[in-house]
Parts: sequence; C-alpha cells; structure tokens
Amino acid sequence: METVKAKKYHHGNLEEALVLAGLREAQASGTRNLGVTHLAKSVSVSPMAVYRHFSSGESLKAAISQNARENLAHRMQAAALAVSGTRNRFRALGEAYIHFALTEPGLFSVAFVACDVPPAREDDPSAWGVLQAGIQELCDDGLIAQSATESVAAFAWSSVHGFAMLANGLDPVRPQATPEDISKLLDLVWDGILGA
Amino acid sequence: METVKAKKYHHGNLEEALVLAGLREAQASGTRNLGVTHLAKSVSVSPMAVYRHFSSGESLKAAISQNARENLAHRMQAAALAVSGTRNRFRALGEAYIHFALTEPGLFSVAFVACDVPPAREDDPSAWGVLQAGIQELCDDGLIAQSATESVAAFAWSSVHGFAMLANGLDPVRPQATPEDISKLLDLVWDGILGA
DNA sequence: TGTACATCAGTGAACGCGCGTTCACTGATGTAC
DNA sequence: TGTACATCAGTGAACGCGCGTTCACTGATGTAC
Repeated sequence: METVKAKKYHHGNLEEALVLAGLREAQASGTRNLGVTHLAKSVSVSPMAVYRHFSSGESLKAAISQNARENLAHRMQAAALAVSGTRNRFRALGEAYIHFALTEPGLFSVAFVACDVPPAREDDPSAWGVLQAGIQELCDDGLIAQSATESVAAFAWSSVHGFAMLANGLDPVRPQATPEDISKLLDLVWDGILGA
Repeated sequence: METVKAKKYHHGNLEEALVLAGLREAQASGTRNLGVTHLAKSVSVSPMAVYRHFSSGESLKAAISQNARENLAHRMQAAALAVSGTRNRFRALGEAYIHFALTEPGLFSVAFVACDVPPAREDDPSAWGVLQAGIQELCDDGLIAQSATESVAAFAWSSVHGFAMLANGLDPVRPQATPEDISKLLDLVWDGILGA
C-alpha cells in the first residue's frame, strides 16, 4: 500500500523525488545544478542512492529534460483544447509554446539541453506529436495539402522555437517580446503556411 | 617589429592565441572544454597567464563566442555578395546561416552559448546587423513596408535560427535536413515576408 | 503464525580529477637620461 | 650609446571545491516453508 504521495523515500519513490527536485532546480537556474551530488543533497540522500534508479548522472538529466518537454506538450494540448476553430487551435499551440518559454525560461532551456544519453522512454505526450496533430487538422480542413505537412511542420516549429530562444535572451541578439511582437510573428507564420 | 604571425607568445599575442585555441576546441567539441585550465594547456602556457588578458574565464569564453558569431556574420556577408538580385541576396543570407550551423555545429553552438559576462566590444560585423541590412534592401525595393521591418527581421531570424537548431540535432525532436528541406523552409519564410 | 533468509534501498567514507583562481616570483622588454 | 629602472608578460606551485563514481556496509522489507 502506498501513502499516495512520496513523503519519505527511505521507502518511497526516490526516482520521482529526484526528477521533481531537478525540475525545481531547473525552474530556478536552468541547466546548472543538475548534477548527481547536488540533486542527491537536495533530497537529503547520499549520492550513491541515485545510482539505484539511474545508471548515470546523464540519464538522470535526460529524465528531467524529458519531463520538462512533456510539461510543455501538456500545456500546448491544454491551450488547444481551450479554444475552438481550426485556425485558433493551431495558433494556440504556438502561443502556448512561446508563453512557456517566456514564463519558464529555466524549464525551457532544460527541455532542450543536449544530453549524452537518450531518455529511457519516448516523450508522452511529445510536443512534436502535438504539433503534428494540429497540422493534420489543418490538412483535414483543406487548408494545406497533405504533401506539405512535413515542411509546414518543420517551418512552424522552427519559427516558434527560434523566436522563443530569441525572446528568451539566450541569444545575445535582441531581448524584447511584447504580446504584439508575438502576435505579428504568428501572423507571418500563418501567412507562410497558407502560401504553401 | 612583429614576426607577422603569432608564433611564440613568450612575447607575441597570447590573447589572440587563446581565442584561436578556443575556436579550434569549439569546432571539435562545442561548448565543452572552453575552460581556462584547458585552453591554457592547449597553448602551452600556465593558467595564470590567461588572466593577463582576460579578467575571468567567462570573459575568455565570451570572446570566443563573439568571434564565432563574427565568423558567421562574415560568411553571410560573403554569401550575399556572391549573388545578384534583391531576393537572391536575401535568401543567400538564410542559406549561409543554415549552412554554417550544419557544417560547423560546434562553432554554431558556441556562438550562441549563454555567457555570464558580455563581450568587451560589439560584434563587428554582427549577424543581426547583416540581416537588417538585407531587410532594408527589401524595403528599398518596395517589397515590404518600412513599418514591417522589425517584425520581418524577428520572423526571418527566428525561422532560420530555429531551423538551424532543429536540424543540428541539438533538440531531440528531428534530425534530418536535406537541401530540399532547407529550400522549402526558405520558400515558406519568403511567403510569410511577402504577406506582411 | 513464526522463523530463516534473500533482496532491496539506502548509508557513509573515500577516490581521483579538473576546475577557477590566488600567491609570490622572475626574466625579458621598453624607456629616461 | 650605455646604464638604471619601471613595467610588462610570463612561471610554477598551491588552495579549496564540487564533481561523478566506487567501495564495503547495514538495516528494513518481502517471501518460503
């Protein structure tokens, strides 16, 4: 019998606790401080205990990164469900993506950090999958050709992802991103998609 | 009198030698191995010598990153000069950007790595400035409105930068980028721009 | 239900490593007179 | 042109730190009979 939520991982799920601690750390300071020693300390456990659940520090980092991506995917799904109309739903995906990047810059950077090791399972849900579903809907409504779905997907993702990085100040290029800036970008993306 | 090229930095320019060593390292392994100790070793100098030229390890990293960005900007300029016609020149900027990211993934990632310290001087040339010049040309030719230049710049940069990251496999999303993929992306970007 | 034992999930101390940075120093270069 | 001296650009040894990982261990849990 479980005590519903992880409380004491003397016997509880240390694995989940470590990932949650990593997400907390990510929220606060991005990709720094995702090391084994640090995270073990933050859940009051000896470093060795980590290796009961993860084969290496990199695979723990990969699990944290995956969790952050799934968090993003969930928000995209929720945003799409909240509005009606094919175009509005598609646009909501982009808005949610950029909003996530701006409001959770730490999680965002961790979500796409390079890991030496692939995650143990596939992303579920995956942001990429959510985007493809949205594009399929555009296709079903006859807004774009079936043959164009792939390049439209790459284009939409690139634009929104690139803008998110830009606005995030990760690049030393330009920092600001007002709601109008975001809206204009999504307009241009939409124009590009319809032109396909 | 100088011996034309930095040979012995017992008396020569260690500063330049360190940055060049950093670029070599970046080319080989990206943002790893850009530390003071490592770079000092790679030019056969004691770590302390670095601090004669840079106030900290971070400011050395910032200088290397800046140099990588300027390298990118140079290639964009050269690509634009090699073709004629407003549209072709603009497209060449995007192609050069993506080509740089694909052929020099290490330099590309270092160019946009987050540094704790700003570079000592402004980028010269700056990739962002080169892009803006290209957009101004579009404007002069009446292809886009002057009022749209800012959002077009953000859009073009975002799309191309995002695609480059994507194709680079930095994101665990999708890896491939054939010349056709690149061409299609740039078509869609162009459609978006003209729709502005 | 009671006991014996395997397994599981942790402890705690230690390792070697490379890091950024500081110290006091040295020897070569450039400059004033 | 020659000497005295300040400055500049390096050496080399050392520091404290946190890292990932390994070791032998311990105590609690679950299971067989």
